[in-house]
This record gives sequence, structure tokens and C-alpha cells, in this order.
Amino acid sequence: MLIDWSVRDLDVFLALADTLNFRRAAERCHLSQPAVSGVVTRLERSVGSRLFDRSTRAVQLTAVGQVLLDQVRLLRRQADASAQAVRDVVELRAGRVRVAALPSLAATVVPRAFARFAALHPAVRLEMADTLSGPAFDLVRAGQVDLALTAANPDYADLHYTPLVSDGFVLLLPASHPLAAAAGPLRWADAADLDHISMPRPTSVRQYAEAALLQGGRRFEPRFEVEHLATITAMVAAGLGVAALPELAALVAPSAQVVQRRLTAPDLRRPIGLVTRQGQALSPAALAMVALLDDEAQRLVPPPGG
Amino acid sequence: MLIDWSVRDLDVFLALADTLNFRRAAERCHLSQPAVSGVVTRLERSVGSRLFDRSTRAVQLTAVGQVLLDQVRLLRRQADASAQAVRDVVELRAGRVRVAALPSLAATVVPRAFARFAALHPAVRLEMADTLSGPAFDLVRAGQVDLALTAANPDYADLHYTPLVSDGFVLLLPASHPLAAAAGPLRWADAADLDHISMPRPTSVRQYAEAALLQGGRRFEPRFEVEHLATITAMVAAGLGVAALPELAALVAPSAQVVQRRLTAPDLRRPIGLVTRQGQALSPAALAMVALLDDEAQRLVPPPGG
DNA sequence: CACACTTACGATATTCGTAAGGATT
DNA sequence: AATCCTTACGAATATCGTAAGTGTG
Repeated sequence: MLIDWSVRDLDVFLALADTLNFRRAAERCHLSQPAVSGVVTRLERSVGSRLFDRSTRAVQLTAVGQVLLDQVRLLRRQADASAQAVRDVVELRAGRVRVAALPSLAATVVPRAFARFAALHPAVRLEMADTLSGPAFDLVRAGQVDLALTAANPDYADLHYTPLVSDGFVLLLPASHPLAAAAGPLRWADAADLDHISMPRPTSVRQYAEAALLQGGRRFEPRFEVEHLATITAMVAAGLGVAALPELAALVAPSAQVVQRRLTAPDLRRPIGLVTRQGQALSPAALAMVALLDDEAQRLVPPPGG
Repeated sequence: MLIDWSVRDLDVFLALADTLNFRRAAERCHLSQPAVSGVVTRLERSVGSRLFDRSTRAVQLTAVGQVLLDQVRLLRRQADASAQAVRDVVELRAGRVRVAALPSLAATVVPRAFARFAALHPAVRLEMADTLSGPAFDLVRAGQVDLALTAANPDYADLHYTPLVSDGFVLLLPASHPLAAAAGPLRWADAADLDHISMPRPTSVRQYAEAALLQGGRRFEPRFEVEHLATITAMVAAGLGVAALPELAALVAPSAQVVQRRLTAPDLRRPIGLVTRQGQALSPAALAMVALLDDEAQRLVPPPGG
């Protein structure tokens, strides 16, 4: 006895067990009455036992049919639950999105996108890992996050990178600093000899600052090296120095005592993008998240042309 | 999204989710590799979402596929359990047989058949209702028992009757009674004037005794009327009278102080048979029980020719 | 170029509806 | 006569395997 029933078969069986009438069961299943007869005959052959005692005048379940009825009810319920579970994921009523992001993005773009996403899809769980760029790639590669929002990095060619925005650099100055009042953008060369506060070498903030000054033939040797963006802002506000930061990083901890001035020459931009696993499609929820992340990134960092 | 998967579809999905390789999944399902490809494509169309991310070099579950996998595992387990439940009933590893029987059969044929049945099929539950003939038919009609073992009764033409055996009548005498020592069978006329102990009018025992004497033009007026066969035997043993009983009824409570003599002229026989519902097949277990009941009945009441 | 999945296509099997048949009330 | 289930049969559909196609390492 090999059972290879389809869900439709289950429904026909249930309809007949319920109505005990082939014609009404056929109506309920949108089939002709002989079709129901055929299905039942086929099911009985597959089970190896009669399921219904039937004369032209009465239809009733056999003992085997009774036992099967309970089982089929369970199966049908389970099939419905399965379909619902899949629908929930496809239609964003369930699921999970895990995002890794650089600190400057984890405190700006991501929270805004998460807030909108949570309002739209409250049942989808959201997780964020705020990490440096390297670990962000590693998390994607290991499948521990669905996507990472970070600066481009050619070292991770096995992962898929989609550019989103690029943010320019600004110099944070104490409001009392002479350069704070100057009109127009500053040049990197103007900032080279000031006391700088920056972050450790592995961070993109530090990497880009070093690269910018290197183009002018200068080495970048910050006076202070701290871990957190909020610390930098506070130290600048206290007059301990200046800090060259990407725009988004500068947004993290705004301060009334700190002035931002755009840095040019070179007009270096930090490319920010989405990192995902090669050849692995994003879940429906992750796709929706990408749209919101993109939108929020565009709002926070208007393209240089605009 | 309409899900109409067959069990085979589940197996193909599980095989691919397990192997992550179309060729090996095809082997496991005894299909060609393109057939697996087609099944998966069809499933994905029915779900409305990709289930596997696949390039020519790697196959892996999507987020939707992951969710579905858990569901399908449950479904497949449930389908197996259902098939097992049906097999159990068909192969007598589960189920129930409910029998109604006259007191004389409930204490003779049925216990022997039950004992053999229980030894062969220990997991099948057995139930017996020892009732008079009328209630036995009623229990069958109401579906509260699978079958009844009782004397034929033309009043219940809507039920199906299968003759099994017929038992002749014997006269129970105190061992000290003059007729106890006589050679050869007794005639009903010989017993007519003795003090009789019998059962109430609705019983087959009483009905047949009255009918037998009526053929000789005599009325049957028992001196004592009691409810239970064991009481009859005890009263006969005490010398209070004689009792005309069907063979099987006489077997119920044997006593050393009681002698049985066959009654003839007329050679009345009580037809015993199986009563079942019209147009309702017996369960596999009930069918097996019928065979044993038949066998035990033949053993206890050898046909008159033998 | 070897391996893996997809597409194309013809053969086979299954499923379904219409029509006719048989049984029961 | 009306109702109900089964059988017969032709048509539409689905499924499968072989063979060819496409992409990747």
C-alpha cells in the first residue's frame, strides 16, 4: 500500500466523508460527480481497503475510513498551516532580517530604516550588528546576517556589493576655531597641520583620512585616537582638536559647540553599499529592508550633484 | 498561491533540500534529473516564490525554502503516521471489535473465540455485550456493536443474518431422577408433565420450549421461572425440577449432580447466526473475529450429521 | 572541458467531463 | 419516475525521459 495523495485528494475525501453524498461532495470540490467517484476508487485502491460503504441509497465510512478520516483531518490542517507559514514569510507577516552596519551607518541610516520597516511589518524580527567593515563582511559570508551596509572593500570579491551612496568628508571644528567662520569649503591641506582626533586604523574613517592626506604628500598622525564617534565630537567640542569625518559619521553625535566644514581637494568620497552573499537571493523581508535602507541613505546623503 | 502537493512532491523537495544536488535527489526519488528540475519549478510556481537558490555550481535553500522545509518535514511525518495508522487497522494491529451475544453464547462460544483472537491480535480491543436476542439486534442496528451472535429472528429483516450453527435441545435432570439412567434420547412428550425450570418469555430458551411442546398439543407452564442459566442448573441439581435447554445453554454451568439427555420428537434445533448491518462491510478485525466465532461454534456444536 | 542545472519535445499516463448503465426507493 | 453511484470513453492535461542547451569553475 503506497500513499501518494495530493491535497486535492484529501479535500475530496473530506468532502465525501462530510456530506456522505457524491453529488454534493462533487459540488463542494468543483468536480463532476463521476470524477469524485473515480478519485475515491483510486484512493481506495492506493489504501488497499474500502473507505466508504456505499449502495445507491446510502454512503457511510468503513472502519478503515473512520481511522483515515481522523488522520486526513490532521494532515489537512497541517497543510493549511504550512501554506500559511509560507504566505506569512512571503507577505512579510513573519521572518527576520539581520543587518550588519558600520557604526556611522548603524546610528544614522539603519535606525531610520528599521523604524519605518517595523511600522510597516511589525511581525518581522529585526536584528542589527554594529561592527567595523571587516567583521561586517565576515558576518555576511558566514550567513549570520542577511546583508551588510558598509564601505566598499575589494578584498571581499566573493561577496556581492551594490553601491548605495557615497558620503563626502567634513571637518569638525570647535565653534570658536578661526576656520569655523570661513566661507566656502576647506581643503584637506588647510587641515593637515591641526591637532586631529581620529579612530583606530582598521576603521574606514581613519583609512580615508590617511588616503586623503597622502594625496597631498602628507602623513596623517592624529593627536588623539579614540574608539567612538560620540567621543570625537565631545573632544572637538572641548577644543582638544579637529576631526575629519565622513558626512554620515559626523551626523552621529551632533553638538552645538561643533561646526562642520566640507573638505575638498581632493573631494574624496566614501562609497557605501550593500553587501550580500553571492548567488543567494534575499528574503522578501530583506528586499523590503533594502528599499528602505536605500531610501534613507539617499535622504541623509543627497547625491553630490543635487 | 494554491498548494496542491502530493506526497511524492514532498519527497522530491525533501530529497533536494537534503542533498542540495539535483542529480543525487533524482537518484533518491528514482527520477531523471530533469524531472526533479521540473518538479521543483512547478512547486516554486505553486508557492509563488523561489525555494532554492541555484547556479550551475551550488544549490541552497532560500529563506522561504527554509521555512517550508520545517513544514514539509512535519507534513511528511504526519503522512507516514497516517499510512501506519491505516496499515495497523488493516493488519489487525489496532482497532476494536464489539460483539453482542445471547447469554448461552456469551458464556461459551464467544469467550473461546475472544481468547484465540486476543492471542493472535493483542492490540485489537474487544468488547462484548451479553444481552437477550432483541437488544442484540437493536445494538447492531444502532451501530453500537459490529456484530451480534444470536438466534435468527425474522422481525429484524433490515439486518443481515448469516447462519452459523444450530443447537439441539437437551433435558437437564437431577442425577437421581428415574429418566436420568434411561438409554437413548428422550422425547419432548416424556418431559411434558415434569416440573420445569425455565427462563422468562422473551428468551429464546423459553420460546423454543413452548414451541416444541405446542407441536405435541401441550402448553408449557414452567414451575419456576429464573433469570440466569447458572440458577437453573443449581435448581435442577437440588432436585427442584428439570430444564429443557439448547445444547449451548446447557454447557454454561455444568454440574456433577445434573445429567443431560438429548430431546427429540420433534428434533427441534435453535438456529444461531451472525447479525450485521445491511450494506455495511465488517472491519478487518471483525472479519477475523467472525472466522474464529464460526470455528468455535462448529467445535462446540458439531453438526447433527456428524 | 567536465560538471550541473535548464529547456525542448515527444511519448505515456492520468484526470476530467459527458453520456450511458444499473440499482433502489 | 426520480435519485444516486458506477462504468465507458474521448479529450485535455500533466508527467517523465531523452537529448540538446547554457553557464560555471
